[in-house]
Amino acid sequence: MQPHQLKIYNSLTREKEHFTSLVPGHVGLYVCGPTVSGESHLGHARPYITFDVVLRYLQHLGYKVRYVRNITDAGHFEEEGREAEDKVSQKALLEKLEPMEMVHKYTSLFHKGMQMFNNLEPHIEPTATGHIVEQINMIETLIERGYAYPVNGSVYFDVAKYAAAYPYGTLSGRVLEDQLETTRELDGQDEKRNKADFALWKNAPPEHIMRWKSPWGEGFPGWHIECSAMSRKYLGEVFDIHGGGMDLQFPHHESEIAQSTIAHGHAPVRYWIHNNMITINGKKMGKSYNNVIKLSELFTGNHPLLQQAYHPMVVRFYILQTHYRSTLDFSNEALQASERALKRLWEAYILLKKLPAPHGEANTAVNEALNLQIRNICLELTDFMNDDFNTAKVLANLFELCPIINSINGGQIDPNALTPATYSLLQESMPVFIEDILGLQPMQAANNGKLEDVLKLLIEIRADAKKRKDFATSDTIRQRLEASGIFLKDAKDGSVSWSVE
RNA sequence: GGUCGGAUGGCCGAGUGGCUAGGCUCAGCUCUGCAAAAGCUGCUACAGCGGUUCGAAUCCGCUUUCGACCUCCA
Repeated sequence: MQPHQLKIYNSLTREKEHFTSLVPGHVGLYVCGPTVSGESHLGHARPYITFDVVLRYLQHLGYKVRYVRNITDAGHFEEEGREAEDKVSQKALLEKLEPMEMVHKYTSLFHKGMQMFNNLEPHIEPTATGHIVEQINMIETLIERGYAYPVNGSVYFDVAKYAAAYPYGTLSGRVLEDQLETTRELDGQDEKRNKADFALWKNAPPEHIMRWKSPWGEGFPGWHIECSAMSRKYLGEVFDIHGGGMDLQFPHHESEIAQSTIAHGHAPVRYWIHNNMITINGKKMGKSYNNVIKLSELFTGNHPLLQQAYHPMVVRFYILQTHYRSTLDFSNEALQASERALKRLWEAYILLKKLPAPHGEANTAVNEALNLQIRNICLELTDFMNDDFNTAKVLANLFELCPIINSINGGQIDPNALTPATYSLLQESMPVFIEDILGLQPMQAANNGKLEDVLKLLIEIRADAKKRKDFATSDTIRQRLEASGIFLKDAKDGSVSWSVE
């Protein structure tokens, strides 16, 4: 555990606060996971990449983190796009829609997506269906304490009573009176004492497939209780960080606070972190807007809005180039710019690893200003991460290192202009920030040795041709390889490097 | 309607009361058989109108405008 100056913007206080963990050296991190009734889309990529970097940075600081991210696999949901046909025939629904099958399918797809983004796995990934007992227990406690009431086999949380005794709406800036005036027609509205009350348990109608026995009859848990029950179980009554999308602030997170406060006697979370939305044409990407681009579509380019396929690392980079609390607008131009930028960063990074070390003897080649500049750029990386995970600034600084690295490689800067200390700092900083903290990976898979052998042969043949000034042959080799996505680059010293698209 | 948050150069996007990120694009140059890559140079913006200040894109007010949440939503 190294001393640090990490500041986190806490949605609860709306201020950047210096981060300290409840238990020294340990951090409890809970992030709202996906509802697996449909395929994950680009919008989902944002929180999981954001909090992956949070996790990575906390670990980098030396914390032992327990990262819990749930899978919402219970509740009243139907498979995307199925609703229409299911309505036609209830029988079709029973035959086609086995809940576990659907949940399994989309959970697997989600995991695959997370893996492609190089997100670290959560330490615990609890499912709602696996914690029915815990949820029922918690609801019973809430009833015992007089803050929840059963009606017709459902149970609701009494928000008005809660608000009378505890601060309600702090997280989302909500005023209870406003909530009470809601005119919207909601399911079960007539059962509630107040419109602001929310369901803890819902009675299952006969046709509802997902159902569990409870003290109130057969039903299923409401949509806020799982996070409270599961975070309590794995992180304790009070834990350090709870994360999720901004759209969850209300009512989901506000309800979590209310439930847990009654059940445990105190607020559950010390730091709330919320990421902003990904927009498309200025509008939030979401099911209700019908403007989602699924991850599989993004990776294959198979979507009317996509001009091409985008590599998962390009998407990751694109997301990290913006601060997590800003909206991020999708466009092909932006993704394509990210693709080129990432490629440039990565090529410089590869070069860095091969960069000759300065010999370190006292010499006149040392460039003091350059050394100072590199030191500053590298040391600032930590400052930027400490400033509420400002990955945008981290990337900006990493890009400032690129021309320096390329210039040393290209001979414009003498390798001995760097002191050994600066050289080491550079060699240590870039991998730590690029790979360990930002979690970026090479876009091309590791080449197997056979391709390398073949290319070596072609490059030799081409070198011979060039020596004979047989440019027709040398250009043909280069062009044919290019057509296959292999690019040859002639360096000044006659060496040839290559890259695969 | 209520609450909250934005409006930055050709595009995407950081950001602090004064020293004006970064990426992409574009133009020129260097290198080069050519190409690609790379390097160098150039392109100086902060919605509008007031105000505070020696000084504001950054603070305050108003206007215009976009969005998020208030309903499942990352």
